[in-house]
Amino acid sequence: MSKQQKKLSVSEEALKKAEELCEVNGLKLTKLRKQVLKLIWKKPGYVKAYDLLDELQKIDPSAKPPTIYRTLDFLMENGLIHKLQSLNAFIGCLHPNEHNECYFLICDSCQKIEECCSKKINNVVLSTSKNNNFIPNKVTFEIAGTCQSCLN
Amino acid sequence: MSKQQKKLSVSEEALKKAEELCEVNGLKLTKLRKQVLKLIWKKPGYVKAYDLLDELQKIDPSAKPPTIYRTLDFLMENGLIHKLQSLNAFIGCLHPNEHNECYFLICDSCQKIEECCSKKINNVVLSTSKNNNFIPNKVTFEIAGTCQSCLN
DNA sequence: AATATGAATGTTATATTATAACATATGTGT
DNA sequence: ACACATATGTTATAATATAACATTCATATT
Repeated sequence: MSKQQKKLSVSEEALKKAEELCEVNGLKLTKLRKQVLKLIWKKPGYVKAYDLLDELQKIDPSAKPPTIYRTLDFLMENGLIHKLQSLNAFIGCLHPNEHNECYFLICDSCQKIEECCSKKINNVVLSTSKNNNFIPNKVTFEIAGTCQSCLN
Repeated sequence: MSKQQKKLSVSEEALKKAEELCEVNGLKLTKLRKQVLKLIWKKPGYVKAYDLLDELQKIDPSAKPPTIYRTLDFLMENGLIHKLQSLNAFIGCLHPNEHNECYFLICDSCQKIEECCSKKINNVVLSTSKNNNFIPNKVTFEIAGTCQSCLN
């Protein structure tokens, strides 16, 4: 790595991955979709759909709820973001493509989100499903509580 | 058990347990709360807040959204029902008091819900939390997919 | 019985989250 | 240029949930 090459921020990294992934999979990461994805990464932690809409309207005053929700649908379908079901909120995915499901730790106190995906959790999902003769499709696993830094 | 003694249905069983639990814990299972709990158990599977409101209004025409939501809050706080976060829906708890959290299998095809609480899942919640220096408070674990009978 | 108290419920209004339905534009291949 | 599919624009409304304040009700005490 040359001295000139800047280290990319997490958000820049994520956007780059998103572009690559769409390129490879023939998905259209249009201007709108890229803008929304940028806005999602701009906020630390999670973001609510209508807050996102407010932000988007600063760039594109014609944006309306379906603008946002359709874009969020696209981003979710392609694993670039996730919905936090217990918060009705959205968050960028750190590693799109690596696995289908992501699991989250949600701090009630500082609102920070930690991904906690693990083989162990996957295995429990699979074994639980198997024990119940159930074919899993979509998993919601969110632990709300208090994070380390908020304990003090 | 005498020959006279009828076997209670799942729903009757649940209501009885709820009454006992409230009795023991000094909670007021008022007429309204009991009515709503009955309505929740009346429907197979899960129920949506506004459907519940429609039903309640047949009994009590003055019922309004806060009537339902406050009652749902009471029932949730005391573990008599659970909210399915991925569906914005509610379901009676089969075993109030036995443990705090319940985990669910949700069939996308027939809308039936199966509780899938297990020690194994509890352990994963605990170990995941521990690994992340996180104090868990409330767990949402819902697997959507296809149940056995819908596979055919 | 009168009174005080807190909890529960009633009531009005509105906030928040999300989608249906149809119109228009845009990109791509023929 | 044309057809087609996909994406976006637009209007309206559905679905979910809560804030804020008024009233009622149970019960505990005087």
